[in-house]
Amino acid sequence: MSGEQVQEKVFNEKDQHLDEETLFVVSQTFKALSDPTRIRILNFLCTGEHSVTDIAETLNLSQSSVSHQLRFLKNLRLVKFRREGTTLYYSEDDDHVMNLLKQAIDHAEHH
Amino acid sequence: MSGEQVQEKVFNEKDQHLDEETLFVVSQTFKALSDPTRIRILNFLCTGEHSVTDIAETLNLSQSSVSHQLRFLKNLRLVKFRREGTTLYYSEDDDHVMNLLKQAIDHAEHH
DNA sequence: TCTATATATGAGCATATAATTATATATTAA
DNA sequence: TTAATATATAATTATATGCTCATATATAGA
Repeated sequence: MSGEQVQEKVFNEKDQHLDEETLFVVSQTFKALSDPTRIRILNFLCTGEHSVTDIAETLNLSQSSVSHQLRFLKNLRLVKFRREGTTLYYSEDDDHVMNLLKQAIDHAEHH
Repeated sequence: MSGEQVQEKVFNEKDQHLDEETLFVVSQTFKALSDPTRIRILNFLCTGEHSVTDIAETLNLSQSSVSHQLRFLKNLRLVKFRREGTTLYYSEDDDHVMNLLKQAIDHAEHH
């Protein structure tokens, strides 16, 4: 009986059970999008690549705070950067996640 | 000069600037989806309505923990419930957010 | 009314998170 | 090599978060 239930769950796995890795990836992804500062940074990067200083000044944030959040986003491969001299230009690096963000913003703005 | 910049931002608002309320709503929405327990609960509710006890047993969580998280989700109107005797049956109440969750799960599962 | 069952809630605790401050690193130019 | 600029990082602090334990509330039945 209990054996059957377990078996049944295995068969239903596709559309119901979440394995640990999926759970981790999904929660991390949404965690990245759950902080107002990171949302503002990602939303700003929608307009193209920007340096750390540019991001900090435009969004009225400290350089350190922006750098910390960019590291967070870079670890999740949501942003990437290229160097030009001492300046690092950051830009989006995950279309899927940016799409989720845009959907949520759109939905929030149109109630 | 500084006046022009401000003005320019007002005109670009549609596709770039996020007002505080939008920022708050978006971050709250993603915060709801950023916790593994809440993800599991919402994902389970994809299969239909379930009582608190059912959710707790199926997902191997304490009754209290489930109840707390359901209150969180109910405050954001992501779930609703109906009563039948002493039993409360919870179910999804926000198609848009459930859709965001499904997209993220789908994407994570298919790498 | 008393009891049992189902759920909600409050308090406390441990951990996570985000900002700040100070400092370190890296690149370029003089 | 020194100075200037841009960025990264470490340590600290304050707050947020999620769980557990204990208890409260609500409904139904005896």
